[in-house]
Amino acid sequence: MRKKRAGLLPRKLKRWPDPHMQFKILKKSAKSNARLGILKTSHGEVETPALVSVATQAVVKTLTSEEVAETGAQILIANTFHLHEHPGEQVIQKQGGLHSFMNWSRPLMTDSGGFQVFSLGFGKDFGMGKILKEKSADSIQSGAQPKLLKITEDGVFFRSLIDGRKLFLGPKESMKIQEALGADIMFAFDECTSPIANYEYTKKSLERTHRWAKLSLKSKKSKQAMFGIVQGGRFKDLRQESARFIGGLPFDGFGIGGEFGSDKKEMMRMIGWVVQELPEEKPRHLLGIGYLEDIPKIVRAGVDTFDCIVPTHYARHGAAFTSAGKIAIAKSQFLKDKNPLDKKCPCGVCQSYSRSYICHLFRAREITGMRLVSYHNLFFFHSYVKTIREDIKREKL
RNA sequence: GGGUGCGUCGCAUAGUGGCAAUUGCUCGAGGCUGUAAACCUCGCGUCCUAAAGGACUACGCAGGUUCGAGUCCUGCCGCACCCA
Repeated sequence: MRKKRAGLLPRKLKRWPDPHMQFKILKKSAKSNARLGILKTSHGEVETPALVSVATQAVVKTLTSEEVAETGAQILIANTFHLHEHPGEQVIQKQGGLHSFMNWSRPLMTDSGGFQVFSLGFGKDFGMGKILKEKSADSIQSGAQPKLLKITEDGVFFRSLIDGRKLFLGPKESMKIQEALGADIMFAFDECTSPIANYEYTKKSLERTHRWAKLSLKSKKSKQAMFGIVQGGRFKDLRQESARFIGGLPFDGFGIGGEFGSDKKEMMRMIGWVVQELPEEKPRHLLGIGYLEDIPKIVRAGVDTFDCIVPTHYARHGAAFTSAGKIAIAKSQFLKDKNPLDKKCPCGVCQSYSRSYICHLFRAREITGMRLVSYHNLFFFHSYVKTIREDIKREKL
C-alpha cells in the first residue's frame, strides 16, 4: 500500500534523503504502542519519548540556554515565522546559525510557520485554540479566508505583527528560512486547521498541505532532517488519508498537527487513527500537545516527541506544577508558605527558594518570579517524562 | 489676618442638574496545549436573588435651592498655593 503510494511520487522524491539524523527504537511496549527510542543528530542524542521545550524566538522565555539545559531539556523547537520577522534568518545565519546564535549545542527543531496560519488567522478571528473549549455556532466553510491573512495555493500572505508589512510564507520560503536557521530537524510547511472548519474546508486545506509537503521536500537542499505534518482535522477518513499520504513521502519523521476536536477522548482517537497509518520505524512528533495529564496517554498512543508551551507559558502566568498538583503561586496565601514549590522536587529553585519569596516576586511583578517558576516547571516536566521512559523500560507502560 | 483653588468607592483620576457614578492601579476569581501571551476575561458600596431584577446607603461636614444635587447657593472643617 505504502509502496504503491510512493510510486505516485515525482521521481525526485523517491530516494530517501541522507539527513544528519537517525532514529532507533530501543524497545516497544507490550502493553501499549509506547516505544523507547533514541534520536541521533549531529548535535547529540535525544532519548525518547521526550518533551521538546519551546523556544519560539530562539529563547525559552526568561531562561538562558544553560539554565534550559539544567532543567533536563534535550531538544528545543524554534519558530520560522517569528524568527523570519525578528531578527530575520540572515542575521541568524551570519551568527553561525541558530545553535550558535542562541548558545544551544544540543538538538534543535524549527517549526515551519504553519501553526501561525491558524493562530494568526482563524484562531485569532474566532478567539479559539486548536482544541475546542466550548460549543461554537461558528463554522468555517470551504473558500473562507481569515481576516488578516490570505491563504493561496502557493502559500500564505501574513501581516507582520511588528510593523504590519506584508510577509509571504509558502513551502519554498519556509524551507529557505529553516535552512538558513540550520536546526537539526525542520518541519514541512502546512496549514493547521481550526476545530470549527467544516469537512470541505478541512479536505481542501489537507490537499493543499499535501502539495506543500511535496514542495517542501523538493525545495530542501540541506542535510537537515525534515518531518512532514499530518493534518485532516477531526475527520477520520481525512486523518487516515493524510497519514498515509504524508507517511508515504520520504520524510525523516512525522508531525501530527492540526486541531484536536473538543475533548481528550476525541484527541486520543484522532492520534490513534494517525499513528496506525504512519511508518513504524520513523519518529512521530505530536505538535503542541502536552498538558501533564496528556503525556502518558500520548506516549501510550505511540508518540515519540511532543512540544508544548504549557510549562513555560503557565509559569509566567503564575502556575507552578508540583507533585501535589498545579498551584497559583501568586495567590496571597503563599506569602506565608515557607515550603519550596514542590517538597519532592530536587531542582535548583526548590532547593533554594520558598513559595513565600516566589509569591512575593509575582505580586511585586518582578521578572525573576517568572524565571524561577519557568525553570522549575521545565525541570518538573522533563523529570516526569523521564519517569515515563523508565516505565517503558520496566514494562510498566 | 486676606485671597484663590481643591476635597469623588483602598490609592489615583473622570464627571457643571437625571448617577451606584469614568478610567488606571491595588485586590479577588477564572482562563491559557506546534507562544500576537510578564497575557486575556470577569468581579470589586451593602443586602436579597440562580439570574433578570429589586431594596438601602453613598461624592469632606451641616444646611438650603430644585420634581431631581457629586454637580448650584450659604456656613463650617481640612489641604495646597499666593499676599501680608
